Amino acid sequence: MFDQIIETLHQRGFRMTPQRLLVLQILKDAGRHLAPQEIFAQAQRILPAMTEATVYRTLSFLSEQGLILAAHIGNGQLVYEIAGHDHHHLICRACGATKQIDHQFLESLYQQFRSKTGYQIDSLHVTFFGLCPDCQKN
Amino acid sequence: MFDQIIETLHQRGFRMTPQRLLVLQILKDAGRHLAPQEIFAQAQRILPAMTEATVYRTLSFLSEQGLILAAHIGNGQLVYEIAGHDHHHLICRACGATKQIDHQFLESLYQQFRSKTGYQIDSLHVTFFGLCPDCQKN
DNA sequence: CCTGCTATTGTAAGTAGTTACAATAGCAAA
DNA sequence: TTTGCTATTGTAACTACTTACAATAGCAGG
Ligand SMILES: [Mn+2]
Ligand SMILES: [Mn+2]
Ligand SMILES: [Zn+2]
Ligand SMILES: [Zn+2]
Repeated sequence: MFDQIIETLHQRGFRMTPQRLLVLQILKDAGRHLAPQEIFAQAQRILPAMTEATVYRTLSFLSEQGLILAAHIGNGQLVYEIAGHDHHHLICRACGATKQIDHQFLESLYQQFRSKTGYQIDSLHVTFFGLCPDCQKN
Repeated sequence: MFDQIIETLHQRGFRMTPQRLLVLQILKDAGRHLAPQEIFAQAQRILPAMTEATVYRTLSFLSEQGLILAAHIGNGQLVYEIAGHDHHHLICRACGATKQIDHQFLESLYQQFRSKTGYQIDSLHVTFFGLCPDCQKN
């Protein structure tokens, strides 16, 4: 199932563990943004010995490795989801409604950054805030 | 000094307090991103009774009112700065070097969001991550 | 100036997230 | 299979941030 991911980790000098596999599985099954506490709750049912510290460390690690994506969605907490489908989010400050934006929309912007500053930007999960059409009326 | 800001708060039904004024003053004098703990340390020297809770609440409040800007700069914590000069940040994942980008660069993107989704985006302090020119070589 | 309403604060307890360290367990190589 | 190295985990203590509630203090109106 995650053979390719395991291979990648080994090449980079890291190890696959039941804890990491479980977090990946939970995020894959969920197919949506999950908060660390939700992930911890689900994980504990399957690996009762797994601790919160490990969940947080695992999420940071998988995120650094580009295997999962983190997002700040306004309430102050981070949420995570499995990587693979490159997109960004528009969130309404007033009602919280969210919209996905394909990464394609940002590519020419990133290219501008590149030619203007030399920076090669690779943020694949940016959150933008504003007002949705409904909330603009009120 | 902050007469215009006080006026704005009153119009919106809020009050100016010594604590809010002090946080604004600290951020204005600093002229750079400050973490809540740095602000708290400075504030306490001038208003010893002021607590951490008030610092956090004040930062959230001023940020909601658009008087200061918050930014996630990668270490996981938020930092704040006085509002006024609309910009975004490019940060190198490898060495932490940062570059400012004028908001102008994002305006046509926000206009695209508008016509594509109806969302009126107003994020004025977005952080993008990637590799700086030096780190791309290594 | 006073007065009264209520937004804001300090307090104190709670939740979320991080870290140092010693024990454990992947996995590469023999 | 066995072994040894060291990446990773659990533990427990710590730091960062949030919240409910009662006391305080801006400020609008008289
Ligand atoms: Mn997403
Ligand atoms: Mn900034
Ligand atoms: Zn809305
Ligand atoms: Zn760099």
